Amino acid sequence: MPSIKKVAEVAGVSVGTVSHVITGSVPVSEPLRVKVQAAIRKLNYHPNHVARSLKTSKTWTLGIIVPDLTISFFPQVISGAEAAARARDYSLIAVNSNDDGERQKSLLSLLRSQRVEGILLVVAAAPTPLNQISLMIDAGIPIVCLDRIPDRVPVDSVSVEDQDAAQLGVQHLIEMGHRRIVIVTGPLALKNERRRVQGYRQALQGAGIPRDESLIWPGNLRPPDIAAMCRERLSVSPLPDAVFCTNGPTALGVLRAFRDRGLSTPRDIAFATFDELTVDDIFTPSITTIVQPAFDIGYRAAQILLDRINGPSNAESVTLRLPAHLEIRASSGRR
Amino acid sequence: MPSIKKVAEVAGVSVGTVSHVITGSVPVSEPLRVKVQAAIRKLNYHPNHVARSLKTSKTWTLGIIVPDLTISFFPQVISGAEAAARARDYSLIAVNSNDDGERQKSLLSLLRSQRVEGILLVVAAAPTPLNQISLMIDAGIPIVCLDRIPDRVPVDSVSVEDQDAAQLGVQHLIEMGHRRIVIVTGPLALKNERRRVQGYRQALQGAGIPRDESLIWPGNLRPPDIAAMCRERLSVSPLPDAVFCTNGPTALGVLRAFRDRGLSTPRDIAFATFDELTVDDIFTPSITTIVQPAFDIGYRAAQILLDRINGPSNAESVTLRLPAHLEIRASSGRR
DNA sequence: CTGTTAGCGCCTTCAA
DNA sequence: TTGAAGGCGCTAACAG
Repeated sequence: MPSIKKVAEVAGVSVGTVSHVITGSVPVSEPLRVKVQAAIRKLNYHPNHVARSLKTSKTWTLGIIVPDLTISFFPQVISGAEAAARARDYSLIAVNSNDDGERQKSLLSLLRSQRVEGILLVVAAAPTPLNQISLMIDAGIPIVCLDRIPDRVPVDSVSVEDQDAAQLGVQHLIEMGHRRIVIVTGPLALKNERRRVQGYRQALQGAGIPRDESLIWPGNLRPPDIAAMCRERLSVSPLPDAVFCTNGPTALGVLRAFRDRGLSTPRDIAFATFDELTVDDIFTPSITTIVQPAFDIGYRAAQILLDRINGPSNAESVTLRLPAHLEIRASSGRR
Repeated sequence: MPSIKKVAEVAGVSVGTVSHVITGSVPVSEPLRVKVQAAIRKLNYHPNHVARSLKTSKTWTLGIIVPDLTISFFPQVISGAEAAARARDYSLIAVNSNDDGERQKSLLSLLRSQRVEGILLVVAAAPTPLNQISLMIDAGIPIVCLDRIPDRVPVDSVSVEDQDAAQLGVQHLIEMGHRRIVIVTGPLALKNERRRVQGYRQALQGAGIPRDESLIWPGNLRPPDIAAMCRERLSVSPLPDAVFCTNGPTALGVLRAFRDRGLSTPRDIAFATFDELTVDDIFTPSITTIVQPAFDIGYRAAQILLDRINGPSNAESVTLRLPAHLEIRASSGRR
């Protein structure tokens, strides 16, 4: 792999001149520039970003950590983030934490060692030590949290209008004639999960349905655990009329429990959820879904991150909420 | 961001010793090691991979280029590749080409500048100049092609048992009573697309259905273009009994044409395809699908790549084919 | 075992 | 406008 030195040699100029041609930071006379470019082509030279980064301490790279690449929501987020990054000449390195707190920690460390200039983070299911995030930010590596917003950490965040969106979904279930509606959630330590529960409550209240805390089933975002919990709770009658999930992994768990219990939607029980699921799971009837603007969430988050990277570090933390919409399909129907 | 020098200073040792502690390449006495580790923790030191890479010319990084992150097949591939990479302490940087040949070219250049040690490539729809690939390989950056296998380039590749899989799908359609079966494909310049057509032919032949070349509709992998083509061809009667697609983007295009023409599956026309689609598209009836082992494809491809990186460069090129299976759902049913 | 030192490839003053 | 030289942070000899 040729270096700048080789290029200089072939072009018959100094390395400085070659560098000037490449960066364009210093004017170079026409004839020399032509010679240099010829040499570059001839050698098929590609500037070594590693060396450049070391010198300039600019890596032009962002990191994004998501819990799972196979829940269609996250790849879409990544797409959006990548688009925003690219628009500003940044690259994106995407890694997944498998919703494992330890792994998230080591990934943060890895990204830091790679000297990414900022990180987009969807926190792992496990309780994220708050200071994992604060430490990074203090070290000068800005972080923007997406989708799942940790509590009590003053960090930039982008998510959906959680409360409105949940309310929308639950209202729809109510309109379809369901009254005993279970909500299965992620950890209530996450701000946005709590807001979604809030939306659920509001919908019930608006319909004059009395509150029943036993219908709120908090989970840990791990499909197998969720499935186990639901299998158990769904084995005692009477069944609820409907189940509403606040996120994709949870929905996956619930649907598995339905399958294991031989329940079909909407015949035996109605169903609606946040987030599209991949089709390669078990359900045949199409699923009523709250669709988040996943691409935009990624896009906007990356923009905020880039602004912070290239702006003052003392700016107020930004909280952005985007609207979601309801996609009505079969699973939520009347029985 | 503290450097190794700072750590040495705080620990009261030389930079060499710190380096030895970190890399473990040279034994260090207990007391010094403890002091160094304390200093590392105290400073929250993270080794600068950029500098390390410059020195060692090992980046421990792989690149993967896919045409689209929102077709669920690709994120799964990426997941697999990431898992295999991580198992060998490699990171993966994932970028998408939007199926744009130019962009693919610049991404290859980018990855090369980033000094990734190898590249997993799903070639873009546009005709990939063969030498784009050969040039990289000649420059010592191994490439493994996934899913779409370009013609006449001796390159490692991992894909599915294309012919068998296609045959399986078409046989199923035949068993469901369909005889005039259209196959919509990607560019036939891709080896595996041709093999899929081959499987289609074989299935027809096995059923004694006469060959009709006008039922083979090659496309360019771009959903909008495919949709336009199908809208046109599906407006002349008689309609075919069924449509079979050789890949996800194509299927998306075909389904849009169905929608635009008011055709529903399987009532008006039966349908089956390679690749799961995301649910956020237009179809309500579930879709019969040839499911590729996407995760495994990524995983195995990364393994092959890593073997090549760390092995002799003159080895024979590897061609790996994994079996796919048929997931029968509603869209392929009898009318 | 521990310390010293020479670069890895590049950019960026600074002089000429 | 061009060239020379220092140094980014680290590792890997090598010398002590």
